[in-house]
Amino acid sequence: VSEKSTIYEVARRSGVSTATVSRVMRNGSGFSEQTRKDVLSAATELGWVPNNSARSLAVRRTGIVGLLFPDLGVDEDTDSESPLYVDQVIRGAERAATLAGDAVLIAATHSAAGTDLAWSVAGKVDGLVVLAGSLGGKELAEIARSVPVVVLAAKSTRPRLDVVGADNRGGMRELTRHLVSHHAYRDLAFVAGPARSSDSNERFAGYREALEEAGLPTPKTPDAHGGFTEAGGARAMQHLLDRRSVAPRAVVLGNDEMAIGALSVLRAAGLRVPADVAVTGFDDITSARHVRPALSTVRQPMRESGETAVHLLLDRLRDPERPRSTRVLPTEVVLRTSCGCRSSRPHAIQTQPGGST
Amino acid sequence: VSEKSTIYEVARRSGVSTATVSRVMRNGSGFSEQTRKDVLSAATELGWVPNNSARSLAVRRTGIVGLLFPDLGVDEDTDSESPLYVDQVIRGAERAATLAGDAVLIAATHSAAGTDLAWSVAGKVDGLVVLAGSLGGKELAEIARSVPVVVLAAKSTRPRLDVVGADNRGGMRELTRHLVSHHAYRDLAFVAGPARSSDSNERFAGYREALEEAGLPTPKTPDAHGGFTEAGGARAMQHLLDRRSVAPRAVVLGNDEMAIGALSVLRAAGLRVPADVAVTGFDDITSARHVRPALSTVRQPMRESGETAVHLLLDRLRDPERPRSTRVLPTEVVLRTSCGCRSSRPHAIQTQPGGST
DNA sequence: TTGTAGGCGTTATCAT
DNA sequence: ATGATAACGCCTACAA
Repeated sequence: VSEKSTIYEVARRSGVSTATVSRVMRNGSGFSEQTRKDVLSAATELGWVPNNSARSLAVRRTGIVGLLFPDLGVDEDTDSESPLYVDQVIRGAERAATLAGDAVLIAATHSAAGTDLAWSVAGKVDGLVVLAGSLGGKELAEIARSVPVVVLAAKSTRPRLDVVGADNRGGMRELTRHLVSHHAYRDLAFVAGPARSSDSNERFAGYREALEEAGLPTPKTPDAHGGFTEAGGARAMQHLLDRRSVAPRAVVLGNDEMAIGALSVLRAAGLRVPADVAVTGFDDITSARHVRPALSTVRQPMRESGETAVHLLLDRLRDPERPRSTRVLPTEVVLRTSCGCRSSRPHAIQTQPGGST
Repeated sequence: VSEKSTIYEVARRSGVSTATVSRVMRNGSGFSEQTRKDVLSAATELGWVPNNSARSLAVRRTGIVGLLFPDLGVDEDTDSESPLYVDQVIRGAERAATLAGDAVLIAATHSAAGTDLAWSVAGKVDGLVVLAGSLGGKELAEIARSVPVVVLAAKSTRPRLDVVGADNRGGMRELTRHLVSHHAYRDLAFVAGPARSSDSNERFAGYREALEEAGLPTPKTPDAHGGFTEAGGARAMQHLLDRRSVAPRAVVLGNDEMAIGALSVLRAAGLRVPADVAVTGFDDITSARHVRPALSTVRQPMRESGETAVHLLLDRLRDPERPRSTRVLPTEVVLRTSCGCRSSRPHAIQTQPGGST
């Protein structure tokens, strides 16, 4: 564990100036092939790693983008992990950043201390991708004042920010349409996620649109809330069952994890899916294919969301004057068996996002 | 989008020196309450975020730990995501780092350009957690020369490094023991992951130990390889079926994802699980509970692995002279129905890791 | 092609 | 309790 070496040592060792070393390292031009070799070998001999802090300070750019996401925490009931959704977004972000030569810094805003964390991270990066739910509205606005921010999966936020989201409303509308027109279900129920989640609200809106279209009564509020977790979905389903003498013909859950929770409650209650009650989810997480019956759901381009967010951020970094943009990614209905369809061969309906820019 | 402000502006605005501003920001002492308020308000008014690059340069420490993991890439066949294993490790690392006031930088070594990436990341962080498989042996050694590294999930690497792993061998030994002694299966087959994966090799070793113990013939090599992916598992299973006139009574897969792939091949082949052939996995990913029949497997503390790795790294950073340590986390057999057990109530056998330090 | 030297924003030492 | 002022390691005009 020798002392960390610096550009000075490398310069001395290779018999050139630090300027030349720097040039060589940055793949620039303006040096002979011989010099290049000398520098490189001196560098490896010393095990020299350019100090990014110093470099960042000089070029005013860290080469790091931050990703802030909410930590839904370990669900105590099932010790299940928090939504896989986030993991995919992370992977997408990582991919896009790495391809662009940047790195990504991740931080989960565990409930409380979110704000401090956010500021701390803000100082370490060139810009931030913030997942909906990781920060309150005002803190978001605050932080966006001092560092470029693109918001992910949050509808109608501060209009001054770049935002990317998926067509939650359209996807849920299509899915519900399928339920009411293809299967002719008339007695449906909707289980929402967190009350303040814009994703959840958008999905509910799409659900209502489809019902209205079909001339069915449109509820003002969701029939239950399940917080987007498996345990929460189970609770909500149980609640529905307890409250009504007869179970709804179809229950539309705000995401897959809740739907999976609902499935087990229904099984425990002796109800068959989809024969007695149809069930649907949203997201198309891995388990959606594995669970029985396989879940009909709406696929959301989680990975692409992460990628797109990072792209937007890098664009903004490149050109701060660029007009704010909003990107809505299409979603896709995936029909499996839990909705009542026979074929296990998934049938897909692409969603056409409304507006964008 | 005003110009980024610096500590100088804050100092001027609050009528103190930069030294005092710095003191206040670091929660140090040595300033009056009034000064403190002045500084803080000046800072918020300006929307000042301390520049971490400058700070890092001064204190010689970035407050960032890097996490390098292999990108198994999007599997073309199924477009399935790479092992969820990594995601959990990431979450664990994030958690531990954040709790310690650090942040974590992630980077996936997409096949080729792994080395460059590694060096680039090395310059941005105080230390590195490297998942097995993300770097070749020599590059690892190389990089460990210039920055503290703790290796995750790789057995018997350079003895000079801190390493954390799970008791793969013990877990698989227990599981196999259950198969041969409780269920009395005698005709087993083993499907390995990547040939050079030490995790995979350890698991195979545990499998062999149990067979030997039971006086059964012990194969020199795995019966098939499936690369740890669902599609690979399916291929391997198919291979097994094609090669033998009669299917093995039990097939032990190196991880859950391959086991899930095997399950569908068996179903397609008209074989019942576990009645005709028993199947087991390893890891206990989320889908293991959801798939039918529910998968008997070995739970690996993925999240804790990530946490432990970060702890080890931070310890090392704190005290570079500290002796190298190796931590082996216990694994746990989870019995569900795919092995032939009746109860869907999981029965657990804790593993007692061999040595540690 | 190569070298010189000032500057990037903070911290920390030493005075006061 | 507070203020000058050297580092910290690298980049980049500007010169040569």
